[in-house]
Amino acid sequence: MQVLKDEVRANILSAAKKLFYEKGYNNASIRGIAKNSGITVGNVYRYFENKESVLEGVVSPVYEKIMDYIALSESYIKAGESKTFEDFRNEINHYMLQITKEFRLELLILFKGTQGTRFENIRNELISLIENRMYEGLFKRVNMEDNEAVFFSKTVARSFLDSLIMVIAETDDNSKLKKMIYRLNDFYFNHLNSRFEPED
Amino acid sequence: MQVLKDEVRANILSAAKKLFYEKGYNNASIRGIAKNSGITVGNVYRYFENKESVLEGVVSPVYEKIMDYIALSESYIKAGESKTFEDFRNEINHYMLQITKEFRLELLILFKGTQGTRFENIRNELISLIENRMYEGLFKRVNMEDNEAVFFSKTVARSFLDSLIMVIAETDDNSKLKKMIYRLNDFYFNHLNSRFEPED
Amino acid sequence: MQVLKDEVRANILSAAKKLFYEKGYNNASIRGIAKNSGITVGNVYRYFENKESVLEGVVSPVYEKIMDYIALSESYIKAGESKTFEDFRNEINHYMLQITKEFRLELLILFKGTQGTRFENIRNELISLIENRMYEGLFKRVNMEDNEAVFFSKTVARSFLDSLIMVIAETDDNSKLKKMIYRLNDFYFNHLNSRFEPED
Amino acid sequence: MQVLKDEVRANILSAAKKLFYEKGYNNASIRGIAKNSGITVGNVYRYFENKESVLEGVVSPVYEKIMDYIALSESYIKAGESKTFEDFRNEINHYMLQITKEFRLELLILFKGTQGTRFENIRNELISLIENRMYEGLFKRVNMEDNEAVFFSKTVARSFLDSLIMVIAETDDNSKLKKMIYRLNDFYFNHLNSRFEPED
DNA sequence: CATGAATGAGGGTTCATTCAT
DNA sequence: GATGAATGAACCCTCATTCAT
Repeated sequence: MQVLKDEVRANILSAAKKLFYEKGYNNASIRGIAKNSGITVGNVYRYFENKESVLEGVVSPVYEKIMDYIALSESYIKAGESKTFEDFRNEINHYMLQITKEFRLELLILFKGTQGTRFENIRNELISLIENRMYEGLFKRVNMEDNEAVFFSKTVARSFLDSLIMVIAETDDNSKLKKMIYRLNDFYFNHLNSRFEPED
Repeated sequence: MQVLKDEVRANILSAAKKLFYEKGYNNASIRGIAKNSGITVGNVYRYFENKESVLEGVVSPVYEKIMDYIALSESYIKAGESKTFEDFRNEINHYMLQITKEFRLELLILFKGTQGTRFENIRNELISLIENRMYEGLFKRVNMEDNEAVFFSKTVARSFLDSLIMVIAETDDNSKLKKMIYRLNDFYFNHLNSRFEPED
Repeated sequence: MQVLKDEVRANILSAAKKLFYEKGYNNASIRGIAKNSGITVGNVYRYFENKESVLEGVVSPVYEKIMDYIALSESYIKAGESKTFEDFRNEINHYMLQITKEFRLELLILFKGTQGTRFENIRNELISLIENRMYEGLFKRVNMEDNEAVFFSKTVARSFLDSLIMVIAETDDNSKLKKMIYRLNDFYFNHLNSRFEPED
Repeated sequence: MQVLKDEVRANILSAAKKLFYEKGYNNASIRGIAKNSGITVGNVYRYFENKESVLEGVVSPVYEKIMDYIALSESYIKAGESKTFEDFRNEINHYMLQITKEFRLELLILFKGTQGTRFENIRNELISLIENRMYEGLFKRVNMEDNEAVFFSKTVARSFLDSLIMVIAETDDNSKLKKMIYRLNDFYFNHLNSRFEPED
């Protein structure tokens, strides 16, 4: 039975997605991916140059989306269309939700299972974006020294993103997920100023 | 040139610490550790029974401390000495700070690089502890459905702990670190109730 | 140059047979087997799960045959079909001869070179079988104390089996082998009673 | 505490004897021998050139005795003092018993635990001696073709010797041992001629 | 296009032997 | 004389990658 090229490729990616998610990139083997794709080891290499390329195949849709989003978001800034941070976080929440609907596993692999690969970076880039927005939109105005605000923006940005990812990882019901993301936002950003004021 | 036993052991642990931190336990090799220690592979096995023992050598000081802390903290609960959550968080902040002063890298390895080893669940145990305290001391009282509160406690507990770890990972100046930890606590816990109230 | 799978497998088994025979299981190495098979170490593991599996591949045909024989022979006993010892020894001689025709070296490996593996006790099981038959069919009736008879049965059983194996090991001419086995039987069992009577 | 050279040497040999007996030569380690001797690994090499020398040290007393015996026995033959086979077997039984009293473990190591070493041979040499005597004293006269007699002598010689060794290995009570050796002799040699005569 | 056998480098580990102290 | 740390070669085994078919 002749199998169309695209279908084989899709099978490989599907098997790889499953295994990368379950075991992480390093502990998933090409053998296992081939077996789960119903093809042979050698044939994997007709579709992908090497193991890292398979990872790229799995993860690049999300990767591209996120890179696009980052680029778009940065272009806004350069254009001076400075939205409020609230706009921004609505935007990013919305975005992550969209991506999750389509690419839940890929997203989790990208953020949690790519240690030691060149995809480690994307998490940092996204964090960097959020961090800048947080600084400009939130922490610069807060009762805090500037260098602290910078560092704090970074920390909270990471923490916020990781929380998002955690919630996504543990929630497969999308309506529940949406609710939890709202909660997270409330938790992270409501009444921010007053948190850093001296208590009564 | 003959080297004293303790020095060699220290060299091995030092090299292992570096490599475990950079690559994680699984991707660090005994051969690499040996090379970085300036000794041969076989000699590593004079000092450590096997690879997992090397990890243990690196990580067990922190591991023990944290286990002790968890046990102590749980004994308080059983004894009915229910402190406020504020007491608890002061306690854990203090504790993590103490550990960090002595064992910064070790802590990071323990929490991020011990996948697949017997050390991997200490992070979850600590999260579990924090989570319970958060639920009892914070989220149960908040304007939120109970099952949400449970899930949220877990999410925030993880996020808080990871934030702590992140801050620790990136701050080697201890006075700055202390300040950042206060900030984190303000950020995470001040005015919690009002965050979940309907906005004006 | 590509080789057919079965041929490679056969090569491995052949090389392993040679080396296990010459050095015993423990002192034969996978490297050596690979080299003697004209392939690489890694490739051995495409055909056999591990070293013990290679041994199994070499030895299991004989192993199974002997296990079958033991089971069969014991089932006779349980069924109460008590044959004479002479029947029994004709049977076992016949059996060993058959096996030897097909699996001479394998038999020798099984009985002499499997120390520390799961195959090592088949020799003892077979000895145990022979021993019981000898006791019941021969030495119980002889002019000898019972505990001596028990011990002696064991000793002679071993000795007889080892003699068989020795003869097999050194004789590749099957007709000569047959004759020698008859001789062995005469030597071991003819006029048994009179041997233990006080001499004139 | 200063230890005399001879005592250390004796300790090494004693430990080695124990371990070679329990595990065989290959599976006993120099480390283990050193530990059981109460000295260090390196020091073993001041007393013995290498591992095989340690084996030699353990085994050579028996080795020498047996070689002497072989030489003596062969000198008798050359001198034409042809004793009967019965004399010979009394002699060798006596001899083995003597050796066993002093060197039971060493004997068993020599005959069963030296696979792959240069001491494998001694068993064959002793067999060769017995074999010649058996041929001259027994089987040449028996109703058997000559080439058969030759081969048979060898087989029975081995078998007899191994039986002796087995009995020695399993009997630590010397009086019982003596009795069993008599039994063995009866079994092996009494009424030999009649065994090969056509049965009635 | 596809196969899957084969490679080769690397993984953890052991141990006889050497040598600076 | 004695120590025991250190060496280095070998062990079994795995896996990403290649290549003859």
